[in-house]
Amino acid sequence: MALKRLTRQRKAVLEVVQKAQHHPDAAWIYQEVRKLVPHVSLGTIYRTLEALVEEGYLIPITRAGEATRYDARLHPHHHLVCERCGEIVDLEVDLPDLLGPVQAAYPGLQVRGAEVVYRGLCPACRKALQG
Amino acid sequence: MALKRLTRQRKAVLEVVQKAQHHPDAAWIYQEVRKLVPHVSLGTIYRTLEALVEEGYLIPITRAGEATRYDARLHPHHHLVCERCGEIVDLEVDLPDLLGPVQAAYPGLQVRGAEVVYRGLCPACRKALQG
DNA sequence: GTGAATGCAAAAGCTTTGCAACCTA
DNA sequence: TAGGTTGCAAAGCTTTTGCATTCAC
Repeated sequence: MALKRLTRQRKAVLEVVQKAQHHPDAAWIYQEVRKLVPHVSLGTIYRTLEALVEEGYLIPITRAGEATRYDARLHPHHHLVCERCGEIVDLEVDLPDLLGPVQAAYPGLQVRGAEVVYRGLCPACRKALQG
Repeated sequence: MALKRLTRQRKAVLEVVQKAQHHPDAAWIYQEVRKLVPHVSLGTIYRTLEALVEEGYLIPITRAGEATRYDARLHPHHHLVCERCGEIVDLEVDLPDLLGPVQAAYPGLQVRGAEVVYRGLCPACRKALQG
């Protein structure tokens, strides 16, 4: 579904996700959007999120057994998933070229982008474990 | 849940996933395991997969709106998700150090590993689109 | 024998969808 | 006005869970 009309609901969804200080899921976004558009439905939230992802405004982040979370990316960046608490930390770091080696090794496929998912411990959990 | 006893069901699940030529989801694994252990339940499949992931035998691969797929890794490798058909292609490629730059830029967190998820086109879809 | 693991079925999410009413361009 | 969009509710799927029974060690 493309995004052909800019309705109150859609403005609100994008605004809410962009202002979020974390990576919210649909349920959280729904609660927040309801403060702006009281009668919005969860179905609309999902439909809007799908459209926003399709248009490139949001990146979906999925983890097994958890609801999809959304990231309103401003700059390209990577993520660290904390193995202890599940927190997702944004990492803005310059990495060496990831696409070149793959293009060279697999001429048959076309690579358009790459995201790195790091596993590790977020600052809080690292401290907690070091005691 | 740890894996304390090696039952017929668990042997079968591991065997099925390791022999799979693709990255199967729980439903497919269930069908296959039933050929070996006819009365196995889907609950057992999920519980076993969870244990096998926890033990490091399998890697879960998740995508928004799709069932989790499992990868019986033999060597560390990365994945390409085809933007057209959703196929997941294994990529065994040597990449430059990914952990170093992050450790340097974010001393507060601990990085234990990284997986790269590439977006692009699998060979079949690339051909299809090129005509 | 003992406690982990299973089967079954019910339940619990998360997400999608059908349809009439509504609203944006 | 046209058709994209919404709200509502129901349905669809994947995954989890409770409990009595079974089985591996």
